[in-house]
Amino acid sequence: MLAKANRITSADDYRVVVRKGVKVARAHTVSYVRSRESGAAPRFGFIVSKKVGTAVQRNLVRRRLKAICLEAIVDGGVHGVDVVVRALPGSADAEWPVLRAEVLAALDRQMRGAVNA
RNA sequence: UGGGUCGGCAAGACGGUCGCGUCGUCCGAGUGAUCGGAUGCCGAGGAACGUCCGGGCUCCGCAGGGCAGGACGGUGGGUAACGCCCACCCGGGGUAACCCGCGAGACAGUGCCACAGAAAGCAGACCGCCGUAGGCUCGCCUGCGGUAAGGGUGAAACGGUGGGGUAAGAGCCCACCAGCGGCCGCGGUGACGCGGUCGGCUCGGCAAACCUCGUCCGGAGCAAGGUCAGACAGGAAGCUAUGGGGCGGCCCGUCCCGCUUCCGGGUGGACCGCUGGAGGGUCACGGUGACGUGACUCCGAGAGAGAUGGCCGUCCAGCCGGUGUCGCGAAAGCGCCCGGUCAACAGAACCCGGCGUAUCAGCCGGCCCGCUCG
RNA sequence: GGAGACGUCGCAUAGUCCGGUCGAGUGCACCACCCUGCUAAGGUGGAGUCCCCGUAAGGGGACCGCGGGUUCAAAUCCCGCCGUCUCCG
Repeated sequence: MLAKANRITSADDYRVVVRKGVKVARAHTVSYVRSRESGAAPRFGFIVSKKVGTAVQRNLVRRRLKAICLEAIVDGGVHGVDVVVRALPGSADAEWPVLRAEVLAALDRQMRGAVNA
């Protein structure tokens, strides 16, 4: 799971990342990334709307996304970015490896895109 | 033993490990709010759900009057309250245990009852039946009168059966039965039940149609509401004191005040409310029961973009599979052993009481009916 | 947290207020035929779905989101659910 330092908690931060970040859409998720000063702790936020499903299903999706992001920090060395992952309707039915591959690939591409930009 | 019916229990346990959240303690950074790290305790439900009812709590000055509107509807009780629960009554279903019922009022009024049928609610009469007058081609026809037994329609046709009676018939009369109403007696707190007696013989159904009667209901909701801290800048136009607002459909009453629109500017923090309550458990007593009273005892989520999960091991119970030269048995099967599985519905956001709905695999008990054995 | 609206044949809708004529109408789509050299358009007719019986022709029953109830009778009235959508803060 993610520590509090790696979380986006204010509505303003969400708004900035979603509006000004680089956007990558996949089958079950839409990810936004915005670079901060390099070396800073990466921060993640999640948007899971009620269209995804019931409270239990939304909780499951959110926990899976948090686990994926933790893996990206520990193994992938992601740093210096703010990321918001929006779960689309249908993500509750996605298998764990599918969801994981999708988010990690999107993160990888977003990192390069953000650095190049 | 098969089937049924009613009620209850439970929502795996223990240990390890990796993580998440609140709080406490310690360490570090910072003037400080706070942040980081370590560590310890604790951390979702029986439905937390749907939001269908009822309350607590808070504010609307008081929670006031009337109209409108809404809810409820056998009787008696339980409760803070209820549309909930308990007991009983009545009606209906079932062989039974038991289940179902928005179960007041249809002589206060209005309205509706399709099709069929002569006629659908007030009585009337199509085919008939009977009497009588007339006609006649002597099968019958027409007029007037009396009938409602028979026919057919319908969900429903103004009591049923039998007898007397009659021109034919009819509660016209009689007996029994059904139903309605009055009175009396007995039982019950009561709804009501049982018995007796008398009466006219007898005038459907629908209020989950409008409605009438009785009882109850002021409005909003913890983003209620309050405390502290902090910020700023006003301007223009229009409308009015029989005006506007608190006030929610309206009126009264009452309190407060200039109001509306547009342009521009500021804030968008913290804390309280916030969880110990109509609370749970055990025992005793009262009560048929819902429930109440008393004693003892137990309470350890409280977030604020929102925390409970993953993995491993052992085990309880069940289920599935295997068959072992293990036990019982004639066999089916049961026990023991081995392997596998180990679950459903679903996530607190102010808090309670109900109702409704979802729920894998299970367990326990009462009662009823059938079969079999003793 | 609060407040609504709508579910009818493959699709879109009428009927619901005020029960019976509903064996559920209309349009599109579908099938057959006519018209045309062919197609479109137009015209005529047919046909909803599921279950049961029957070799077949045909016959019977059920279905207006689901389950109950009221009524002689329910798509329509009442109660409880399910689903979809919308609005307010």
